[in-house]
Amino acid sequence: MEYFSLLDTSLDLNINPTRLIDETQNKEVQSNFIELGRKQPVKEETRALVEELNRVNAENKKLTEMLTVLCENYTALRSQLVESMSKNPVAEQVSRKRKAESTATAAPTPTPTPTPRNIGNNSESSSTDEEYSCKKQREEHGKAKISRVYVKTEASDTSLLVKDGYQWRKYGQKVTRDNPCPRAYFKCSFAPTCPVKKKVQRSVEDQSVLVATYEGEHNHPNPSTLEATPSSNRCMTLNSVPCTASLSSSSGPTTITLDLTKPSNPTTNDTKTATQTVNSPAFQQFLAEQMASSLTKDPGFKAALAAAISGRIVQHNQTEKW
DNA sequence: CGTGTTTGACCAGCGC
DNA sequence: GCGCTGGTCAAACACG
Repeated sequence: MEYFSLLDTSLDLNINPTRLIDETQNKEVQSNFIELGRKQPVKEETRALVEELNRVNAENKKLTEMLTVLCENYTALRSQLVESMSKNPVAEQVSRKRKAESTATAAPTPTPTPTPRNIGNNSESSSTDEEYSCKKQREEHGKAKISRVYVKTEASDTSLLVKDGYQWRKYGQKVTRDNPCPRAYFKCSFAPTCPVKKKVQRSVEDQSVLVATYEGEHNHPNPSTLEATPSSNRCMTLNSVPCTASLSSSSGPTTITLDLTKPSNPTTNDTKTATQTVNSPAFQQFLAEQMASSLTKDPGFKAALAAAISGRIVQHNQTEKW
């Protein structure tokens, strides 16, 4: 299930204006919709339209509220992450000789510390990835972009699948020393020349958290974007539940933390900023794109459209006969 | 039959 | 040089 599927962006085409009034009446109208449609008083129709308008307004309001909460959580988590990084910039580099040496040789900490709010005490669990990132960073510094995504999933979900919109081919799996959970290795299979690789491993302390490490940059657009798929390529749509996200890319690999299970937090103070973000033209455009793509993929929308068109044709023919 | 996944084997880097 | 570890390969297998 996907986040936007919960929002029901499908158009209510209002094929039959009386459908909200009474289910019994609705059935009757459907069986004789042409005749009743002509006899129905204008007042009744207006009332139905007003009700419909109110319903859409309420839905719109609800959507706006959800988006506001989402942006609030994003802002809060980001500030939390920045604060955490400024307090403890090298907290993760303590446990291993190899890691210490790699730190000494070159790069600063390639990955920011994940926020405890999102993934619990996960610093140790990511140490294996940390090692790898340090080494890779040393080898491929300035060549390959490394980013990491923390995805909170259901604990019962045993798959190592992180839906990010790209097509991945699994080419290996390995049990690492520090983590009993196997690490899966993926290559981008959308483009044969795409150099991007992905590693996915469960957090050792919180196995409901998947740690996905991306290496390199795609040399092709996101296939889900090309296909106008609204769900899988946006962080806010992952796993179809409202989520919080924090993003940081300063002085190292990009780290994105997603909490797909945390309920929304209406007590955050930064409502103004969030509302401004929601009201921004870019966000409105993004929302419109999401809705448009959702509509085009919605079989219900297509069916309703077909019914509306055929109904019009029938009605038109009947009118001509009369 | 084509495509993707699984999994044991192999290789390279690193520490001792 | 040896052993450990992470990363990759490729044959076998599963699936539609």
